[in-house]
Amino acid sequence: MDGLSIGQVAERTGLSVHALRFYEREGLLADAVRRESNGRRVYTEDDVDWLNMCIKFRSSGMPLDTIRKYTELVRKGAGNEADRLALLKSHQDYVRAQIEELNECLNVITWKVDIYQQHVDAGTADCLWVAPSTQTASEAS
Amino acid sequence: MDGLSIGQVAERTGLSVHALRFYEREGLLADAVRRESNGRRVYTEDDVDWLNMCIKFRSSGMPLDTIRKYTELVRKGAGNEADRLALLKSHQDYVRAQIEELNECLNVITWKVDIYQQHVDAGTADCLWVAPSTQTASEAS
DNA sequence: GTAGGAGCTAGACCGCGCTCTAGGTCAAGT
DNA sequence: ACTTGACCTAGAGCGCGGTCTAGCTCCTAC
Repeated sequence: MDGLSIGQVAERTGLSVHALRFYEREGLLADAVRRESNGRRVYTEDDVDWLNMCIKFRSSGMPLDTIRKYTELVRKGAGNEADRLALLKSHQDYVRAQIEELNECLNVITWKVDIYQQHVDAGTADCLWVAPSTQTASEAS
Repeated sequence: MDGLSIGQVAERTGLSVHALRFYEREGLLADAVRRESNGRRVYTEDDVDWLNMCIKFRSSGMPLDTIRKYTELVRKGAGNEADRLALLKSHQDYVRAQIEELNECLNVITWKVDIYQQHVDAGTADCLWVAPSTQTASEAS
């Protein structure tokens, strides 16, 4: 019962089987994947946990290259925890910066949405405010 | 004094001159850029405002293709404000979703950082918790 | 008059992160 | 026997968002 096929792992993680093989080739797996006698991959639950971690890294913008570096540290075993910590902290900062940036963008977008909403609601959509020269602050089209 | 060269716009927006020409080719500029008699581009402050808006769109993950669609709506002039509003709202949702996702990632990363921090602080970095089989919840390396 | 620097166009190229293809093995079902 | 389907490897291809090159025209300063 223990031991998952690549298809099962794909289903569980949301990664494609292609992506799973690709990640393995790229050295993103902490433990070498076991194989059945016929060469098929056998994944453990730990592999799935690790992949889910990688997915969190990826979807927060960590490049594959950095994930690989982290993976290598882990593979080397105990003794480099400070390095891992540094890498993680640096990514943490990066994610925070991203969130901040996105919030700024969201403010601008929301400001624009509100303006459009007002005009659409008021049925004044066809007024002159669209033309740059008549605007007060900026090209707000 | 009014009228900016491509280099000045690059400096002001942070985009490269290459990127500015590329954006223009891709149809991301609301107004056609004026040219001097010798063919050089002359940008207005409104162009810069528009570009800064595009930059906000881009850095919040809007694809160039969508920016182009928005630009086309604006170029068509008054009458399609509801369409523009829909596009903006949809992007607004997308940005909110991104922020949420990043916050989730940040939680996971922070959890990991804290664990490492504790162990590094305690000087117990070399203990067994690194090995998957000894862990309680997941492969937390 | 000539060297530098900024600009122009058209189009090739690049890095990233997958994704897909070709050509094959293997095991189970009918 | 044969089809189906999941898996394998090696390697090509792709979409996106730029970036860079080649070869040119200007203008300015020396």
